[in-house]
Amino acid sequence: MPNAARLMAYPFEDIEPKWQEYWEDHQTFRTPDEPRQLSGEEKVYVLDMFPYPSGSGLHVGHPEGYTATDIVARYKRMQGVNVLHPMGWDAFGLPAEQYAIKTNTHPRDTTKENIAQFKRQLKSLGFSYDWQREINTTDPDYYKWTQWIFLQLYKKGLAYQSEEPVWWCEELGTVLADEEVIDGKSERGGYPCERVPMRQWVLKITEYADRLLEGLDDLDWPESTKEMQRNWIGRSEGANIYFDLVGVDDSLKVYTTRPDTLFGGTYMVLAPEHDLVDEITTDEHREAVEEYRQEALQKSDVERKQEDKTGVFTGGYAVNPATGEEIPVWVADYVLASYGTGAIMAVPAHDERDYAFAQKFDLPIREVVEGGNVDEEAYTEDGPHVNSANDDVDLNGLHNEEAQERIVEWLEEEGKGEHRVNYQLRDWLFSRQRYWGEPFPILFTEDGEDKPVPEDELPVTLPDIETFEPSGSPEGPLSNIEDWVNTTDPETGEPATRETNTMPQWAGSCWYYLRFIDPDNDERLVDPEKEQYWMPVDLYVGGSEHAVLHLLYARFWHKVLYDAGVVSTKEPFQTLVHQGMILGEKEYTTFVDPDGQYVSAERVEDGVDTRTGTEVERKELDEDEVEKDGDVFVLKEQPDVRVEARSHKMSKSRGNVINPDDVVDEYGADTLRLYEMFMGPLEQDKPWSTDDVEGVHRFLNRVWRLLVDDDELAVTDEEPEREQLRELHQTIKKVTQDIEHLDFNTAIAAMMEFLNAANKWDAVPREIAESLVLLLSPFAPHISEELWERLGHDESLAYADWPEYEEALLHREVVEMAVQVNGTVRGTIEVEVDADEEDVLAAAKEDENVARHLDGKTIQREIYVPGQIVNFVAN
RNA sequence: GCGAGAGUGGCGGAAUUGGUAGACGCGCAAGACUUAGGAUCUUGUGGAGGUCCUCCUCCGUGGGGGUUCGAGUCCCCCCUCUCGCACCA
Repeated sequence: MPNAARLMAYPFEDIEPKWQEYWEDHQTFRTPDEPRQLSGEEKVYVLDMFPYPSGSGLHVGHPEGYTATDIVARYKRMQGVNVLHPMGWDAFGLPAEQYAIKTNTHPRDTTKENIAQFKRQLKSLGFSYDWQREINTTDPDYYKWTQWIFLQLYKKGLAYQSEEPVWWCEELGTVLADEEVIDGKSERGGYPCERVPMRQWVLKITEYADRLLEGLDDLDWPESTKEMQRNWIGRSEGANIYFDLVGVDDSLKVYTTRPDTLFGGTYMVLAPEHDLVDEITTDEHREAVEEYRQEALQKSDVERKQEDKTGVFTGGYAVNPATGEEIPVWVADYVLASYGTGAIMAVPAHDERDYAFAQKFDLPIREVVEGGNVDEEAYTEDGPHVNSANDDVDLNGLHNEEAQERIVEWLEEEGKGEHRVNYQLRDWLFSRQRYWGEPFPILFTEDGEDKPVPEDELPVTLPDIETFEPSGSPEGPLSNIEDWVNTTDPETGEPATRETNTMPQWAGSCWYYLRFIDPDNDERLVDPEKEQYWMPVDLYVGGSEHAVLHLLYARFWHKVLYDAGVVSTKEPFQTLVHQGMILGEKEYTTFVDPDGQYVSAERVEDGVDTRTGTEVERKELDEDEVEKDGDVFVLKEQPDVRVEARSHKMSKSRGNVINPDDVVDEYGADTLRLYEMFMGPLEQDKPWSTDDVEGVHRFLNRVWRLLVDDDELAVTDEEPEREQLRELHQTIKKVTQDIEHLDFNTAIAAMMEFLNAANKWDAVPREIAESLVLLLSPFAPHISEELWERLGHDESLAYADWPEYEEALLHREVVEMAVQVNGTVRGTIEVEVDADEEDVLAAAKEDENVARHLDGKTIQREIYVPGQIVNFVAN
């Protein structure tokens, strides 16, 4: 139903399609790509994280980042900079395949539909993408190069096969990567997963660990994201130490970051999965050890992480190389098989975990670093060493760092150990047992040897299939398609079979930013000249959920491509910004117990009244049913009942999802864009507010009415007044600086202030109207183009010159200054901008209220900050 | 527990090198125009107080101290929230 607001609104529903069509017809945002034509000219590459085109369409979170980059792209174009601003689709992925299984629809078809939907929605928002560069990771012309990159990794020995336990998820019919499994359940769907051994493709990202770590230093990225990557890589320095085993002809290798505490090592612990457990275990203990191992293997990670430590003695002993003592060897699941060597030397005096274990099993605790009280707790800080000497080496008195150096030196001399750098980063499990992914360009000959498909045979395309039933085994769906699996080796003509795993979804997004530079090149991944011109990406905007995986994998591939001479920069993304999450509207929630009584919010946890243990029901309240009492909200009617007041993540189940299409229908794309930028700082999470959307919409209406009266242009050709120019140039300065800093909310506020001032003028001079329209255009391009046209221009404003401010016009002749007495403002005075200090101070003293406060006091000090403040210190 | 970030009106949020806290918007209130108004326009709006109410006073940026002529901003201690990581030897 059209309400009154819509009837009064400017005709956005005509204007927006009109200009979207114009931009398309005129190819307004086509980026020239002849490098010779470009070289020497300034460029900027502004990139959004491309979306996965899901069936539910665009979410209001998408346009947030996309509008931010669009503003920058449009602003830079107007400054004469060459702008690359592309968009594409990360279209391989699990949802399309799950949907295929459910409905027997080919993922290609659903993907195509979803892309069409996303594209329509993005176009309706007026983003200035060069759609000629659109790419799609599922397009064989695209994944040909994904396969090509895999071959480079393969040829450099960075891709290998490994038989290792992986997460097999029965429900999804696939294995998952560690990072896709949370607490033994699939991240997507929450289905149970189990560890089974399987042949996998693995990428040696660990070989690049140090470079991935060092590369972070020079990037203009959020510190939190860099820190997360550093933690993920998890570099630590320490030593490998070898312990001889008693009665077994082998030695036990452990990794430790505290080799200096070696003299305090009073026992050893092996992970239950450790290879030497069988050998070390004595017959007497074998049964107990076996039992413990079985239990440990069946425990979930969560159970294994429980505080209470468990373990069992093997009966075996190892020799501490420093003390010569024989120390017992235990098996315990607090030692992880996947980190270090899967075995540790336990130093209970100086490690909290070992301390807890030693306490529980009554193992000796020997202090070797002074500073704490090891009768009470482990001491993990620095301190002088004690009890740490043998005939060859003496650490006593040394502090941690020196002691570490000394002992490692000694161990190396003795051949009992060596300095060692370790990482938490694991190699990247790169294969998936799915249909909807890039096939590997790998063949297996009849004797089982793997060999690459020759580059000129790429791409290896996905076969067409008719049913999407899971194969029911960890082998993927492709293994059932015999025509495809059975092929011939193009080099020898011998029979061969194809690799039936496919690549994970991360593959296509690891390098898409390069393909945008040269999307149609069928000779190479990217033309080197073009690559050199456009790279690196100058501004990359996307969600912080990709802080580690996508951004680390892409950096890894980029470095491999750098080594291969394909790219010219060491890092792909120079500046990175994460847009915040858009939350649902603020909700006021109260809780009601089964008797119908309100339960105050602080007493409720997980839907249960913590006092009585009974379940409570949620009840949504209207804003006017609550009021603020101190720091909290309470029921108006019953002020002792606290109310929960917060915004929640948008979700279907909560029913608080805002659909961008609805907002565009009701208020127009310019309003949606402007509102999302006005909500607050880009990086911050922000709650949606429909009232605020209307406020922004009103602003656009006021802009329209300022310049258009009854469908006629309403500007004057008279020269602007000095004060009008000052207002304008102040706004130009603020908007320009704010765009540079991505402070879009304050840029919009500045334009609103300007409008409030201009609304008081009798008429708006054309010159000023034009500048205002240009300033607004990156934010609200449709209304701006329309006004620009009505101002008499017959070309798009997309390449019009961005307004520049004149410093001289910014200054007022008279400024207002605050006058303080003892630090409290007591009056304001108007002074000439170039007035002398003496005159200002005199005027300040004359102010009636200031004089009153100075009366009877002696001025001790006069502080004068030109243009800002006067402060009299008096007593 | 560790790491990072953040606490400012009824709400979203502004505040250069420390220099008039609360820009801008929402909401709210009063008025104007109107058959009507949930449209539009104007004005007001942090709280408390004042016999000079187009004026003045006091209090106010999570809490407590400190530095300074002056602190939302700098320093120390504490509290709360959000997000990561979480037996990594």
